[in-house]
Amino acid sequence: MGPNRHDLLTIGQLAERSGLATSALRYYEKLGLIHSERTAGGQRRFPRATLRRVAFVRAAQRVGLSLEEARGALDRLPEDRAPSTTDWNGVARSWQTRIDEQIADLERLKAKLTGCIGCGCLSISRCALYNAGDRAGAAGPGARYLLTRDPGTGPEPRTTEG
Amino acid sequence: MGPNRHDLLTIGQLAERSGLATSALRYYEKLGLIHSERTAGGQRRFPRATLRRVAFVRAAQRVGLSLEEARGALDRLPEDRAPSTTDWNGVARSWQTRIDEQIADLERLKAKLTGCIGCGCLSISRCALYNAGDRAGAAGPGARYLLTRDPGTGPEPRTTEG
DNA sequence: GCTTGACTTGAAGTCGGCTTCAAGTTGGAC
DNA sequence: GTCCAACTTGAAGCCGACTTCAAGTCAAGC
Repeated sequence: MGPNRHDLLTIGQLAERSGLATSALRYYEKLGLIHSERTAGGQRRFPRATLRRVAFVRAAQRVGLSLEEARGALDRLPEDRAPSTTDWNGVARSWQTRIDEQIADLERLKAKLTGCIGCGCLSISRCALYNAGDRAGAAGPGARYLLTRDPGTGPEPRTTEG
Repeated sequence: MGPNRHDLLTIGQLAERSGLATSALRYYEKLGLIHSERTAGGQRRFPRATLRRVAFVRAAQRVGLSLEEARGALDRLPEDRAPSTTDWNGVARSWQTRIDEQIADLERLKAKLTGCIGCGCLSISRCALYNAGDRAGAAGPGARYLLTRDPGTGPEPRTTEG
């Protein structure tokens, strides 16, 4: 009961079913997010379970993880079968925490904006946008951490102003 | 009552007060987000109001705008005085809409994850993460649109899968 | 057995938002 | 008048997540 021909997808089929470009899938494989067997001629054949892994990665990205972090999370799930409730529980919970933090961050920003409408704001030294906003979200060196991240998370962005 | 020496900041002072690196401020100026006068020797001197503009830009980024979009929004506010409530109202409202959309998107993702815990999920063809997740948020070509954007917003990311 | 579309590779390009570098200039304190 | 930190410039580099390209190979339908 090993995988037979029906369980194997070409990269094109995987692309179509996952909604990703073949180039992206090749990139994912290079990063070790997914794995393939090869035909005699050297073409990739992906086990069906790869679809699950890809979906997982896309979800991880939506939660704000990098592909590198996604790989870490994937390593905690079984490679070839659907994850058990237990497998999944830990991951999903940590993701929910992240989501909650992101939501909280946005709520805070929203509240600040509301305050600013009330006060005819953006007056220096009084506006919440000036004084607190950056502390909460803009500590990083660029948009690559999305500015929606909470402070102190992830590979510490080197603060370069000196 | 033109600006006297006390109203002008060097780029270093602006950097310190805004929390941005001088290189970032130079970059912002190049993009037309902020403007400076020059000394006889060619050094930049920023009007104090620049602090407001910078704060505005940082807030815009947190709302998910690119610097280019931020420039557009800035153009709708007065350059040298604090914006009036009316000035500010329109901008803040559209931002709140954006924030609300982002929050809604996250809530949806969270609900999906919760569902997945219940169903011992990630089983192909039944899991919400597979079937709906990407439609809602992963239509873009990369993380540069944060994957938290709602579909159909912003400079349309060319869909390249042929 | 031929055709043709799907596949292969590595290298280079893209995007946004900066940072870093090198080499030179300014300006304010002493 | 001298010193040196703070400034100037353009070009190049970096990050993550891919895409694009060129030139060649595979596999499956006729």
